[in-house]
Amino acid sequence: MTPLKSLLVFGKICSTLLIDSYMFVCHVCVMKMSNMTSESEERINSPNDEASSERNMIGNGTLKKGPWTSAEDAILVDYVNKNGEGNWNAVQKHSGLSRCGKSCRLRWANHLRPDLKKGAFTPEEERRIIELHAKMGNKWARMAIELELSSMLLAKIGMLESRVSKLPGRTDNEIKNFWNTRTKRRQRAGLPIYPPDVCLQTLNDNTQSQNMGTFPNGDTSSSHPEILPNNNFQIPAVEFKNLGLSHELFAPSLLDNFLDIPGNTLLGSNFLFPISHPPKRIRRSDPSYPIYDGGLNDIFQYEDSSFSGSHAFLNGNTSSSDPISWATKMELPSLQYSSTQKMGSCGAPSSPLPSLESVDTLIQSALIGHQKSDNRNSGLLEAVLYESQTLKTSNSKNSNSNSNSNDAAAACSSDDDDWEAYGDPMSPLGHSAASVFSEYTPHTSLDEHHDQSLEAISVKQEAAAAAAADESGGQQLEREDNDMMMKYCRPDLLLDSPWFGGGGGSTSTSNKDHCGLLIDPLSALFPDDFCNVSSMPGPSSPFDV
DNA sequence: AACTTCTGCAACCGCAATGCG
DNA sequence: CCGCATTGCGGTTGCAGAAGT
Repeated sequence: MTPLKSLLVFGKICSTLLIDSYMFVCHVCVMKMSNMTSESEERINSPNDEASSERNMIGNGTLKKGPWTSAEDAILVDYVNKNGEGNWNAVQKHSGLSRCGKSCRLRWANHLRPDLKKGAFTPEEERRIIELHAKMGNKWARMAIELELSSMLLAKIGMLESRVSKLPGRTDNEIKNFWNTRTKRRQRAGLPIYPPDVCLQTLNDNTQSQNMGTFPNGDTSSSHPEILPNNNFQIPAVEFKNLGLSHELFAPSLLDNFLDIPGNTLLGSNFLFPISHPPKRIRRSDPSYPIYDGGLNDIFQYEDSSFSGSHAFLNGNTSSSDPISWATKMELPSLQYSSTQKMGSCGAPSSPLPSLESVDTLIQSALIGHQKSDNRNSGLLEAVLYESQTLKTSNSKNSNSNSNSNDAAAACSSDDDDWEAYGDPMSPLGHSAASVFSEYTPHTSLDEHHDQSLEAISVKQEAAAAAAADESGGQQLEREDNDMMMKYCRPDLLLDSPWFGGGGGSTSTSNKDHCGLLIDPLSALFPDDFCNVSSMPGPSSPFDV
């Protein structure tokens, strides 16, 4: 062992001992404090906390409110390490902590959990949050879960080694605070809450959904109004008239409040037409929504659970991700978009979201286009699932369809070369994505309005970018990275990447190994689909290159 | 330096869903 | 089925520090 290694090991041992000692001392201090026998030690740690602790005592004086002290934290951490999470009301009984169970749970979840990421949000995280909020509204807990799940999936399939960074451990409270702060800030600056590109994504998605007679979430049960962004990102009253709606549909005050918000640029279709009232919460016990507790494999252990052939944990089809639920509560509107990258490749301001969510949403549109109106959002898994199903029918499709699709995609793309390069007709996903374009790209009067909106929004975007210095960094970054991230936003490119056995059509065995990264858990989840896919002969199989 | 205002964050509260006897 | 306990979510509030005057 080299001296350097020895030093490192020694340092690690010392730090461990120090932490343990500190924990023990803190524990002792708080035990004393809780018995009201001595307060001196606690004052050393946090004099201000102790000064306010008495006035924060509630009830019979055994429960404390207000900021947590480091000693209390230590007790709680110690307790959870020994007993695990849950049964929070027992914490007070067994640890001597003068906090109610609710407070303990909150403190643990928001501050003491070891897998938390603290610090300022990165631009990428901000993008993800904006996108998620546009998608699902004020569903902070679900947003936090989606952030974490997507990062885990990326890790699993190896994309972490690419440009996509991990987004671990943000709490719902953190996301909520971030969003509220950001909203206030943008309101003050007179900026739209949602970036124009997100609006455009929603517009495009809704347009496509209309053409398909479906909502972005796949609902086909009711008609819905045209959702078009306004140039100045305000909701004009005329929209309500055009929609055949009256203000009486809404409580006037609520509507006024809603319209007062500068960033309320769009009315998601579901916002106006609530369809269902899904369960509000996701429980740990819900088999369709597993909670990650440390290992990625935990995601995939639900193969035996009740979400047959689905991956509800990713898309949250259980419920509240369905934007309708929040819409009925008149929360800030999400934009209900789902197909992000199509817009980006159609020359409109492209999506700034080089994330799994982007993959997600693009595939989702494909799913919709293929009558996958099962009210699910999409995820990477669904992307592959969808592709597998596409493959099953690929033989029945004529080659003309392929060429047309690719032509349409190429004509639509703002990056023709890239599209041509990745739109390999032999690439099933290239075919699929292109098919989506050709089959479902709207050719209605909406196009005209769409183009006008794009132009107007483009101007607005520039003005907003100039005015919003605080946002400019992120948006600029988004534009700069867009090309580079394109391949990670498009499933065809993604699946064509080495991680999915593509790599420009090379036929190395390592590609198969990479494929295994994804196929293994997926085949465990959906044995039928993946047996079929993997057993398909010839180059039409996405993983048999 | 003192005071006021602003901002962001941590924590609380109310409510609803779920678990369980 | 009912009622109680527990858990979790989303909205709101209060406080501490930063920024401005």
